[in-house]
Amino acid sequence: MVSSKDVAKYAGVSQTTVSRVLNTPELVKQPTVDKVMKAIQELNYIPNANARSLVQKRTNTIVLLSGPLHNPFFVDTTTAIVNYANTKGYRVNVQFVNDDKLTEAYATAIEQKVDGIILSCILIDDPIFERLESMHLPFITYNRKHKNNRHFVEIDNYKAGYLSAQHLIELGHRNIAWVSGPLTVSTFYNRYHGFLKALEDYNIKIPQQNIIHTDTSKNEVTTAFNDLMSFKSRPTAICAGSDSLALFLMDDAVSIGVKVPEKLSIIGIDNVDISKHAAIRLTTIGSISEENLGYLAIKKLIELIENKKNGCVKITESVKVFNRSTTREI
Amino acid sequence: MVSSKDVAKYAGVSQTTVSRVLNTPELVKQPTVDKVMKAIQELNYIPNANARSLVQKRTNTIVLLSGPLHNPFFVDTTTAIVNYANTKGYRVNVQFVNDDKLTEAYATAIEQKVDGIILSCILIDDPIFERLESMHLPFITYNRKHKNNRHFVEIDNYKAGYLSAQHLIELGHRNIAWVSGPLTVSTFYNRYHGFLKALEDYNIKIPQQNIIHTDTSKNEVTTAFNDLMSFKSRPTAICAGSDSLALFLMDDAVSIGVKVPEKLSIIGIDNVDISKHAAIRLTTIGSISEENLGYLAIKKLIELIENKKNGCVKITESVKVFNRSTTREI
DNA sequence: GACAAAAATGAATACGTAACCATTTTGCAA
DNA sequence: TTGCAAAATGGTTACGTATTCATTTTTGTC
Repeated sequence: MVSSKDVAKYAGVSQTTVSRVLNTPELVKQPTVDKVMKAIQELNYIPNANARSLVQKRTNTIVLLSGPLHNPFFVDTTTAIVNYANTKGYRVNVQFVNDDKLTEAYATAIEQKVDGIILSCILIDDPIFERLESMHLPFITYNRKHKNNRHFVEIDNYKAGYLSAQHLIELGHRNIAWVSGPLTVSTFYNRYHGFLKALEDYNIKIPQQNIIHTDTSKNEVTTAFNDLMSFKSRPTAICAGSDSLALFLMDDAVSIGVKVPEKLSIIGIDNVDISKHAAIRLTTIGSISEENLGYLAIKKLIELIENKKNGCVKITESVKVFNRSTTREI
Repeated sequence: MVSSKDVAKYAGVSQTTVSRVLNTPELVKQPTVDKVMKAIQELNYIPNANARSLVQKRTNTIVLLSGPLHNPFFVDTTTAIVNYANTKGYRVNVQFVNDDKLTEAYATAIEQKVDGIILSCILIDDPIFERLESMHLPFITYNRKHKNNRHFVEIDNYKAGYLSAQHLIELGHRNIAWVSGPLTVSTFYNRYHGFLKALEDYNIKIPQQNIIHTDTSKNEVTTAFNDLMSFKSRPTAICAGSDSLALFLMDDAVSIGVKVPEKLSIIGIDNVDISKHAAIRLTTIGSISEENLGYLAIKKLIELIENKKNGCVKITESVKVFNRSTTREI
């Protein structure tokens, strides 16, 4: 492997000068720059990023701990994060983590001496949060947040849950169901409580069996859907805790021939890109600005990294209904 | 930052011993191991991966140059690649590249001294191929391949194109269209020629205007679709060059109220996960083994990396029709 | 208890870069 | 020409680890 020393020898200068040519060429006379550049070309020299990171203590690398891509929300955010980071000169080390093997994921992040961490998969109560803070490494959670209420970018989940229920109520639905994910994550927790508040405000009572918290897997959602459809008084509408869940439910509905929205209204939350597609046209709740949460988060993270200030990011985007074709008056 | 030297001092041993405790503990007496581990715990020591990479000349990192995630094919492969690599202890640096800024992407791969490169985005004629080979760095292209016919994992694209046309022909279609991507990539090139061969074998002539090569963007596909639908003798079936294109076309069909498959049959190629979903049920061509191409590729890449042998991977998976619900007898 | 072989440990070094400090060269005014 | 500041360049070191080679300690055998 050809090193800057080899270049130096070949060009007849010191290694220091080679380094300067690459990093601060304005400090080097033009003829010398030319000599060195020629040597670099001819030897096909490429600087070793590891060695540079070792001495500079920055790696131009961030870690992304994302949820799985079969959830379209993470398709959108991963795309936004990776692309933005790359334009800013950062490499992105991507991992798709289940909540359980999260700790493992952090270890590699730290070993690598990455410049920052961006993650969605954090529990409200996650003990990892304090460890992250104590490391003085910039990090941001997107979508979810920790109970400590710091370092996050989210939508107004409470309001989203509220609007979701309100939308259906105002369409005349009374027998509404809630199908969502575990309450151990802030997103579902707040959406659920927003949902409940709307029911309360409109003085609507729904049977307990209409409320189902799944693990967000396709299997459990399908089971939940089939349960709901088996009730004597079937719900006429479902609030899904996320677009991903809503899409699962739409799929289940098609499977057993329940027409959406004719026989069943479904509303999601997140306004993922795919929800706009003509074949889907999912009614959903999303950020008013329509900015991708991943994009907002990575932008802030890179600011934190580059400004070296301990600024504490707390962003909650306002939400509104995106009224498309999967809900209808009863 | 606490280093192995600090641990050594704290534990009263040499830095060498600390290194040994972490890498070859069987060479160290148990009491010493305990002492050192205790020091590691108490000082909260985490080894620096950059320093290790510098001396070992391996980084446990690979670069993935993927196509964009709005193409569901890349959702499947990215998931498979990242997850498999992680279980094998490799970190994955992900980039979503447009064909044009490919060269840039390689540069960072090389700077980082990654252990290998896995990529889909290579043109048949790409000059980068020789440069990659000359670097003696393991790499594999998945999905696409270079004209040099080395280092690839693909499906039998020619056969796929053939089967795609044959399927429609045997359903009685005669006015068949071809909507696909640029012929500069092997995938579309071979699929297209397989398609043509089937028409020839069955002695079917289609008007030139039925053949459209797009840049695979939603916009161009929609334009193509609308063109096709505007012809006096509308095609009764479309062979899409990929599932991604097929899904775009289905979307366009819904938009203007053309029922699939009643009024129009559509068949894709790739058998992406999402094509199985109940709401879609796309008829498509895919690998008989149903193994994810990304998975096959990363498995081979890691073998190459770890065996250090220059084995040249050439895998072409056999294909078959997955007959679902978007094609029908005319 | 002596001795060789094996096991355990340590000292020194290399990896490739950037940064720090020292030295040489240049440019320009006196 | 001299002197002196500024510009240009070079020598040396640190970063944190694994590795190589040397040294010390332990083990087992006669």
